[in-house]
Amino acid sequence: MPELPEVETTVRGLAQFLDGERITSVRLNRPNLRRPFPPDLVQVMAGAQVTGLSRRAKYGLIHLDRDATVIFHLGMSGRWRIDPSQPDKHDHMVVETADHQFALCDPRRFGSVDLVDTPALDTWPQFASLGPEPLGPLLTPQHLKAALKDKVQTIKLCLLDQRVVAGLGNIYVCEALYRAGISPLRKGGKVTRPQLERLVPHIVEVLSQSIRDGGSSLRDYAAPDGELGYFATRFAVYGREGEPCSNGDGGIIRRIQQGGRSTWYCPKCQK
DNA sequence: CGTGTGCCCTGACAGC
DNA sequence: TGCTGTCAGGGCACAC
Repeated sequence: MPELPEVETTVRGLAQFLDGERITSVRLNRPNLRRPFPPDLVQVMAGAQVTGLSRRAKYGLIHLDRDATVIFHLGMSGRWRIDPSQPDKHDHMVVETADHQFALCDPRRFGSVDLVDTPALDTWPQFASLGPEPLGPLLTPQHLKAALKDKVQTIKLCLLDQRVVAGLGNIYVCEALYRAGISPLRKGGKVTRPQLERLVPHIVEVLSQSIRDGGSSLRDYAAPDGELGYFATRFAVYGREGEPCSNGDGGIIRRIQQGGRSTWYCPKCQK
């Protein structure tokens, strides 16, 4: 379930074993994921030294010497498997260092791998249009007020739009709106100033908590077959159709469709 | 431009 | 033990 916290957790887990190491080999088991693999990917990666790892929105970045950065996206089902004891038929790219093996496994193949000149990262098209990082200083009520101005789309869909905020996905939009008491059906432009003042810290909090929970499973990475991954958070509304609202207000969690995807919310306390 | 729809792909699970 | 239908963390192309 790769949204921002999962990608952040993945990057931190990879960094433990990959940062500073030299890549000894790269194997591609298929020509493409969502997009074709870059033609020079193997040539650039093999023999390169990893100089650092980072994250932007839901993208993970592996910085190499020679001014190149490998950018991976996990799509819906992607994950990195570290030192797997068995190959998986959906391991599409396998990277090796002297001491470890890293397999990018993605059954649904909605993910991607790109190679970008490090100095040109900011102008990479997929990055150029992204909104602010939700855990950075630029996500403010003022920013949201301006970004949502005159929007007739619902706030749910506005927050999924990576140009408004970068890194939120279906789970955390549902959870943040619930915590902030904002109806997912409200038009973006109609979200009030006090609601936006509440929303920003709730976005920060729910993402931060999830990263913390993910971090607690980092010890698993060292285990054989350790899989980067998916922390066990209990969601307040996501996937809880029909259950009572945990605010104790007597509301029943409802599921609706918005933009072809499910939204869960409490009609009683989200206004 | 903004907005809405459908599709990319495999696997898990429920119901028969 | 199958089948069939539904749904799933995302993003993009395309139609208005």
